Amino acid sequence: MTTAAAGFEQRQLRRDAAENRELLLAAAAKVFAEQGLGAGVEEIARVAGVGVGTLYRRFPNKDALIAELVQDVLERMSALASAAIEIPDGGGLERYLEGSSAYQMEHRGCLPRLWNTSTDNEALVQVRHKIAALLADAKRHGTVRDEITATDLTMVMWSIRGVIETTRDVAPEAWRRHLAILIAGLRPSEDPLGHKPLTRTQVDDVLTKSG
Amino acid sequence: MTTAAAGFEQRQLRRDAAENRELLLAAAAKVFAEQGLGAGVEEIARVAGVGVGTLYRRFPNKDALIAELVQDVLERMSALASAAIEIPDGGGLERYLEGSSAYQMEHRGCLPRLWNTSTDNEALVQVRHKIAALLADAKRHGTVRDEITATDLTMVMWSIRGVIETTRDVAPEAWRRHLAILIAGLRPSEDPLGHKPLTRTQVDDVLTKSG
DNA sequence: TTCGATGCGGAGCGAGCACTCCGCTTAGTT
DNA sequence: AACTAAGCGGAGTGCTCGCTCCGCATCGAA
Repeated sequence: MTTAAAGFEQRQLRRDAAENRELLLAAAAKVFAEQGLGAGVEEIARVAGVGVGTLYRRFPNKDALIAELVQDVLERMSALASAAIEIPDGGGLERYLEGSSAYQMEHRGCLPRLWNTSTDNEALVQVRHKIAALLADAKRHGTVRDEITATDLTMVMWSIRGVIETTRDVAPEAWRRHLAILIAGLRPSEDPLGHKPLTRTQVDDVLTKSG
Repeated sequence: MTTAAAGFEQRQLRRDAAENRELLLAAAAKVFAEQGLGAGVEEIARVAGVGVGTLYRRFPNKDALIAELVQDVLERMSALASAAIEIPDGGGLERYLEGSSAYQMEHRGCLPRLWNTSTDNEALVQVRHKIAALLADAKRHGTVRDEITATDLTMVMWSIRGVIETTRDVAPEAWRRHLAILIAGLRPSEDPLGHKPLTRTQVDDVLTKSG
């Protein structure tokens, strides 16, 4: 773990303590996926079968526990992007967007705030490179117009998040149609978008401010 | 007032009390617009220049105060839609989407939950009729593809909300580019969306469950 | 002017949250 | 087996927030 929480547990843990730590991480992933990041620490400890005291002996606070889970999500996204790159004819980007949306659907509200990592995070840089490659590939095949930038894709994910979080309980598949509309909007077209894209810096500001 | 809070204040109020009631509504609109619906009741009372006790003598609870503001928002949207209908060549729908997005940008997080009204609200029905007319007009002029439904437009608004709430502090104009992408996605195209639209009932369920 | 109904402020209550503290338990070394 | 550093549970703390209560102030009809 090279995340913010690193260094908090430098020394060797006793076997039972190390086991509880893993139980807590697994419980947190499960509870957050089901209830969102608003879930209480008490619930996480209960699911892990330990007391809250144990949770706070292993993690300095709730945010650190969340931060530790970021790495998993980023690696999942990275794998998703890698798989998408294999797809021929510029269809990889769509596959990636669909895959990450589906993941977000299953993991209630986690993705959003979980991106809230230091910008120099290694896995995050990897994901960004892969997405840039997917975008370039899509442009090369003419499935996405030239003026679309990587920051536009970030905005697309924010937008899908809005739909997913709103409709998840009532219409769990609704986001698919919305994604189809978005993808159609990315396609080559004679009339330009007419507004400047976000800069990379602006995206980073959003991510570091609140995810 | 035909909202949920109606009937709470049936008898005639003393002059000072009626005045404070208006002050509270104005203060709530201001504070919610600036800080979102999470703003505390104490803050609203402070801005209105009264105590929290006064707030709770005029409104049964915070939600009722919010509900009372819905009417204003709906009427604003209704006016927006009416003005948009005047626009020629099927451009009215785009104008409406832009206008309601701009309104949402200025009124932090209010629109979303404020829609959470009883489905038979008169003003809401009006707005829906007008949006249906705008959509039909756009289709007639070929600026929007036939398979788009009114529920798709609701989903578009949810999606824009996601972008607005995420980017408002860092890039207040970002939503415009996203809207441009969405509008491009609504345009006629040879390949269909490939997923069913939401039903009206599903939209209502979402609105009544949490907005 | 009088006077009761109405309205007022803001301290205080309870619920829910993240987080801490401490007396008891246990791992694992000697 | 004995011993101690490490770990443990969960009651308790402090904070925020929506909401209530009550002694005092004010309106406005008579």
